[in-house]
Amino acid sequence: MDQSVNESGWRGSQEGWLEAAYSSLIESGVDSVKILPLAKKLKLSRTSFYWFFKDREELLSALLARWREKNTGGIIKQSEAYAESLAEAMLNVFDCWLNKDLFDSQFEFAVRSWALQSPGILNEVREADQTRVEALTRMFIRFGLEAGAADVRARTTYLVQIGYISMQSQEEIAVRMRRIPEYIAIYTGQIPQQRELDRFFARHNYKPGTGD
Amino acid sequence: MDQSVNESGWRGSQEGWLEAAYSSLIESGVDSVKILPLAKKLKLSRTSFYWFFKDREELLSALLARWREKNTGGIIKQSEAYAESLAEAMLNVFDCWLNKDLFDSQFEFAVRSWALQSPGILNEVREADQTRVEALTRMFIRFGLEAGAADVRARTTYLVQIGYISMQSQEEIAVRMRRIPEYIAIYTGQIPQQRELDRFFARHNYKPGTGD
DNA sequence: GCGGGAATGTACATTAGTGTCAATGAGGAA
DNA sequence: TTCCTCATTGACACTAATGTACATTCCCGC
Repeated sequence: MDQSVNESGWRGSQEGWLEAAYSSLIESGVDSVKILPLAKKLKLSRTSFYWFFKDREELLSALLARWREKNTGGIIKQSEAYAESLAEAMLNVFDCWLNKDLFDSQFEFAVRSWALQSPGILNEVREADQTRVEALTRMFIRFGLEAGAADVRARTTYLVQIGYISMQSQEEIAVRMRRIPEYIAIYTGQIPQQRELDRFFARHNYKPGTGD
Repeated sequence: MDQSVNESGWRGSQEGWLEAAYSSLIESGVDSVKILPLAKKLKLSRTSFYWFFKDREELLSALLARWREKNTGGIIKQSEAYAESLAEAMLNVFDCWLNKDLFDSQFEFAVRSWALQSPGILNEVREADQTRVEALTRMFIRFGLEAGAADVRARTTYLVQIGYISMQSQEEIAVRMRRIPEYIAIYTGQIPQQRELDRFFARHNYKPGTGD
């Protein structure tokens, strides 16, 4: 439970500072990622930070690298996953929105907010957006959609999720799950088959009707 | 052109500081809304700020009040506007995304980012979201959708826009306009009629084919 | 048991911001 | 002209942050 001591017995480490920076970022935005407060949280002397990082800039770069590596991969992976129908493919993508290992929404929102005050970050975000939308577009094309329609549908799918993130909504899983068939219908124009939904619910440990 | 002198001959005023705070907010986020930098921009002594506002907090409240009053009204107004079909009603709502008088996207994004670091702001944002989605849901119901479907479609419509805002995308008007019929089809399940589109394009001074 | 690098801490200099106060200035009304 | 109010200012005291220099401690391999 005590984050200030890790398995090696060190109180601090590159990872420790980075982890603390990460929590601070997702909880309160970039401007809260400051060395003094982090030091307090870690119960470390502020200056020991400089052993691991040249300066605050370097910490922020590390944070951004973490985001860059983590959040785009999930979408690409899921958009390319095996599926027998477009509805099933879409459900694969939906895994991202429910599984923190595939996509970290809070991290995503924090980085996007950060972009507001830094042109460099804004560029990174735009690049990520493009890469992700392209991956989704390829998915629609794979299932026979014409390029224009695929593009708009890819955008819709992606934008809804980005919008959802920006709403910082905290809906219960049950509510979100109940809406899923409807969303699939809107995005794909197809009604998902029951067995496809069942497979999806199962892998997210959701049992319809139990409210869990 | 010189923002530091207004019609009354004053160099500063409540409005002047608020306006400066607004630009700073939308350009670089709340944390950039600081008295010292604003004073520099206005070419005023920092301390003269305190004649108009008790402190920085009061300035931020004023900023939030401005957002609260401006941005929710447009959506409600447009969602209630006269329309003969769902597609036409949807196009009315789309006016918001193209007309800064009805909805200020940059302001919206800045406030949402602000919410990350302030629970009070987060509450305000959530309330606004709910109000807006409810207005859109009523619109879908007005055109005969069943409550559940209306809710999901209202959310989709709204979320796409919030997502769009969060992408801080700067697509050309022509590109956005070209995608509109497709979006309408996705949201409403209806193909908009040509005369409906023509009316929409006309009121946004868009001439299809000219790229303008 | 000891030498050296990993890790931490103390002290200092600097910067950017906050808010208070008391002293003005400038312009219109009486 | 004089006065009053609106508006502005510089000087002051304070806080939170940054980064640097240097001394110290801890632990591991030899």
